[in-house]
Amino acid sequence: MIARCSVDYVGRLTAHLPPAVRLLMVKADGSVSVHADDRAYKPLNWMSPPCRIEEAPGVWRVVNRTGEELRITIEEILQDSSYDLGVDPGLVKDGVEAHLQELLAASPAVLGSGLTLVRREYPTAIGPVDLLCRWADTSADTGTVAVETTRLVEAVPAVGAVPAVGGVSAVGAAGPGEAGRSGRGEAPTAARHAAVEVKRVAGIDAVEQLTRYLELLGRDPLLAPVRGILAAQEIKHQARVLAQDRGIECVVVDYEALRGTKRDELTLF
Amino acid sequence: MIARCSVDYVGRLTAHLPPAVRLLMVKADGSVSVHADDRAYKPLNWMSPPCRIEEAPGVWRVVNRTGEELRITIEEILQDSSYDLGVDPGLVKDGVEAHLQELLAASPAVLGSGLTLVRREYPTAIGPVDLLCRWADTSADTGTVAVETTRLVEAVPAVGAVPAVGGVSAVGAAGPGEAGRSGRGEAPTAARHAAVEVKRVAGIDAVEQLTRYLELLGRDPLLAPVRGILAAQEIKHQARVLAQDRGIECVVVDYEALRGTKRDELTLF
DNA sequence: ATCTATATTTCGAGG
DNA sequence: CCTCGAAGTATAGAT
Repeated sequence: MIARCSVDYVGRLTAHLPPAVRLLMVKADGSVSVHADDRAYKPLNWMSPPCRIEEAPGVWRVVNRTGEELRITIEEILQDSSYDLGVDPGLVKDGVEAHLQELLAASPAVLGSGLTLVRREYPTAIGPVDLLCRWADTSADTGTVAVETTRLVEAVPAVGAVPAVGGVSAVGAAGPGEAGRSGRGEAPTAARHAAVEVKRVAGIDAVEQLTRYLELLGRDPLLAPVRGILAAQEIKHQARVLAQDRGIECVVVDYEALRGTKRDELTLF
Repeated sequence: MIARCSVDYVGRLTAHLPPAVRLLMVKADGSVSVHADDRAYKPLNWMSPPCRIEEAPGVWRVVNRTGEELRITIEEILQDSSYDLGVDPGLVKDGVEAHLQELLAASPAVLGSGLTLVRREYPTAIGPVDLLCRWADTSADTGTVAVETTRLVEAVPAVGAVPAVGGVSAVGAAGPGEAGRSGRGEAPTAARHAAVEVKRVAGIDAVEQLTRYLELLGRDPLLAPVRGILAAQEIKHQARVLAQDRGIECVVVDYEALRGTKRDELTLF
């Protein structure tokens, strides 16, 4: 329906739309959205299902269970039509995080030489880790395909904008920094693991997420030492800084190239 | 337009919609969205502006500057109408985080007795802190209005679902736990501050965010000791647990009541 | 029902 | 232009 209307929303916040001509869309599930003549994605205002429409002459009250209300006052109807679309077969996607995780699970050595998959979605008390890998003590690092790796070679923090944030073991007693370091110099441990967080775009939140997992896994004697690896198609600068500061490795993955590389060249020595 | 169509999107990912009847919305800015008969908010597929439509018989190609493409193959047109809505006067909002921050800045004592505002959006190397406050050493805690406060009275961690995550000073050497404690017992320090994170709904991410600020501010001798206060209209349980474990205070704020309370009763002694 | 993580997030502000 | 954080985020999946 095209109509001149004003809209009031009272719920999680209060919002008001002064009178103007807008498109009103009422769907089969009772949901309502109000659209202006720009922006493809976001409605000006809306009520998500499940909700109920109480239709009075000139006023629509759309309410949901939690007491939120969308009130549409219709001043003038300019167009009105309806059609039953039926159910939609739905969208088929390719290239999201799940797919990236799948590809990396098939070629874990891309993330670091000697890495082998233990399992995807490794369960922990605070949620599943995207990938848990085991690693051999390969001192020499071979080159990688379609991947640019950043490793914490020096122990120097070098936290540009954030001086000394993690300098005093701010990450945690048995945290990833410690775990990462313990792999070198001391007597080799039987278990060596790596927790991998996969993201399309990695922000600071991804580093925090991985840090929480590492705090937990690093204390498990059956797993320790546990390296942290952040693998993403894009890693934000702030995320990279924080990750390096915490001894977490960053790997930028080229999705297209990885998809081309079904087999892992690194294992074909 | 209501039409039987199939849709292909190639861009940040690849997606396909098999043939079905859907609503196609073309807006004045050239943006296009494809809707099914459910969900008020999200289109099945779309192309955001700025973009261009190349219309051929039976096929719409919608492309943008970055090379993303939405291809709509129209098999049958069932309804077609258009209307020029003109520009929309726009939405007026009330009750978002900025508003809450404003109100709390005006009445900081609501967050804890003796608190006074130093400044809003206090700048740090890792971003601005919502509110920075100074606090007097008021041992007696007066009741607050429209607020339910949870304080770390006992030093016991008691981290329900996440055993011992923060138990071994996982928060950081000079972190908030330490800072919070140093205000009691020892010789009083000249500077006493509180970093306040304001959220409408506070999740674990809010606690992490505040923790990062506290790691930084707690090491500043001009500010320390720095308490951490999480102020929100709603605090998720997990966030509350993590906050308490890290010595961060939680304050639930009633927006409506706070808006009514322009003046802060606590300062009227 | 609640919570967590993702999103072609979108959107806006600030550097 | 990019980066970062908020959103009535919405939405899907898991506990």
